[in-house]
Amino acid sequence: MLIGELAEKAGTSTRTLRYYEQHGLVHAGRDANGYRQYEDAELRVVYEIRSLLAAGFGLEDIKPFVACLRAGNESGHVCPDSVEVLRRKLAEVDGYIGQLTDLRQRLRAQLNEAVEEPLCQTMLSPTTICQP
Amino acid sequence: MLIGELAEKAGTSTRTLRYYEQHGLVHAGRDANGYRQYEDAELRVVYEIRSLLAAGFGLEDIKPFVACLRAGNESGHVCPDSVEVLRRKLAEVDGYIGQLTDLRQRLRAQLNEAVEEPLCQTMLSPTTICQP
DNA sequence: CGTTGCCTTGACGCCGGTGTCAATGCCTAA
DNA sequence: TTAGGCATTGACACCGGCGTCAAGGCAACG
Repeated sequence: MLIGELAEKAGTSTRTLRYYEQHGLVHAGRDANGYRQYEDAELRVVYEIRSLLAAGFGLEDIKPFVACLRAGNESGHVCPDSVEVLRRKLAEVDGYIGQLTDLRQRLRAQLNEAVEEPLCQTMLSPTTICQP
Repeated sequence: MLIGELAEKAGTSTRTLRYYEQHGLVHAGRDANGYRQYEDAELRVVYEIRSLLAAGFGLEDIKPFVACLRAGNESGHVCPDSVEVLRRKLAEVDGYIGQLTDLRQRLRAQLNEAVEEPLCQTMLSPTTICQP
């Protein structure tokens, strides 16, 4: 399978596939003319990468998942290294959620503050609740 | 007040202050020698910018807040334009929280999946719960 | 032989806020 | 006068995943 074909099957670009290879994620042999030649199994690998990228993982984090697939597992997240990454990411995501939740609180507080006081006078909001 | 002094008072760098000015956020007059001369009030403006940046706003979003301060309000978020930005950001943050929460669910699901099946065999996790 | 279409490598652009370096100018104290 | 400290503008670097263009090689068909 040539790069263009794999790109189309995987729903991505040749640029992207070369980029993944450059970072050691996707493997390719070479034809006599220098063209990349891909095993069918690489399609699965590319799917895994795309899926994890979409979930917010970085290429570096994805490596263990790919290695896990190559080791013959039917899914990439069943190996210890992958699990470790999943744990880290989970913690990270929890952290983000916490921060965003705090931020949300502050935003709502500021909105309340802004809506209660000056908008009662300027009547700029149709949903003003306070009584002058 | 010269730029170095303001930078120190605001806890940031001269580079940063020039950048803010370049984007119309901070105002400065000029001395005869071309040095920037800052009003005392700009310190408050810089505080506002830093605070909002830290909260995840972009410089563009921050402009209404600064304008609100310059209009004489004691806080930058009481003006309609600021409120609008706050609303947008709140919705945006809610979206992020939702996405992250979904992602969190998927991560936990994958962790469970990985912990239940293969780690029962390899005994790599001290917290294995399943019975072979 | 020319065109078309695939492939190759290499390199710049983007986004956003800032660090950092360069080359140069002004001011002040010794 | 000179050194040193502050100022000026301009420009590159970073991060990460990829778009996109350039300049060229190879294959197949007319």
